[in-house]
Amino acid sequence: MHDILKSCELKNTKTRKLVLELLEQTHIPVSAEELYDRARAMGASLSLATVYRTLSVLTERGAVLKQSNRDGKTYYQLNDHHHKHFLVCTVCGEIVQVDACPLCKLEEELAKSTGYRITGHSLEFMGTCPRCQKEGKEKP
Amino acid sequence: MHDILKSCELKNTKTRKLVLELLEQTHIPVSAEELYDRARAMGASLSLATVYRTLSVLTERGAVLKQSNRDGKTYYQLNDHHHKHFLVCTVCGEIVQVDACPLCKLEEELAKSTGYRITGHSLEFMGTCPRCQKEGKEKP
DNA sequence: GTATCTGCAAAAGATTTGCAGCAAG
DNA sequence: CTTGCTGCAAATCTTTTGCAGATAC
Repeated sequence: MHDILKSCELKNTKTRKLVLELLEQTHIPVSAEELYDRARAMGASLSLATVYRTLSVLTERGAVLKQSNRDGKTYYQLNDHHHKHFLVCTVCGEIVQVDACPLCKLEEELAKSTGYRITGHSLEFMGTCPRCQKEGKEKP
Repeated sequence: MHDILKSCELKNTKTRKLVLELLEQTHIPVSAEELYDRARAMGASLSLATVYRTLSVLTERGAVLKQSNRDGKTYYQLNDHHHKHFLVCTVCGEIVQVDACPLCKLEEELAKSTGYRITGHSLEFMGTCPRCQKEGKEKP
């Protein structure tokens, strides 16, 4: 995580190291506020604004990916190569992990055809979970 | 679009028909405010709150997909089977369309393994467009 | 006629920003 | 030292909500 900051040309501060550490520990995308709360719970002293600023610059530099298709919040995850995708119930919000990412090949092709340097992607499936289907909250 | 409302068990009002019409016309995802502005430009009388409410219920019922990985806004598109995905420059915001969606097969598998009824997915690629690469605004 | 829908204005959230002080290289 | 980073509080911006009147069926 030291190296991530270096490769992003960012100064190596306590807050940033902590944010990166927390991002490494988590296995699903987290919101800025969740990161802030966890950092606080560990006794760290930092402000929510800084968490946002840190996530923002890391996203710009490609070290972090963001997603916000669920509720109103934005969720962040490290842009490593073990990233995961999710299937979200649009009724109750339950989340299931998807263990496949068929996109790496497509990314290469895209890079060739568009000239973009592709830094990541965001993929999320929407649906209705079995329980919500039973409870008939959805309109098929 | 008449039929969409019917199949969603929604009343067939002017505003909803207009929102669906505008969604059908556009070829890229649009924000609630863009829809509102376009409707207003056409002389329609409606409120932004209603646009949000309409999009919200259509999303719940699976007729519309939403995405919000770009700026702070949420973008909506019809959940038809000709849907498109996009490649977004994280520096300047330029958008390119991706003419492939390798996900339909994966969706079927997911539905089987999770029991979810899958209503859609949201996929977006992030990268740096050729111009921004040249201008060196990115930190590789 | 009744349940649903809409407009308006106000509220609620999430995220951003200005500025003054602090810290890393 | 100098540039970049942070905290705080205020501002901004998008989205949601309560309520009273209007509309679809």
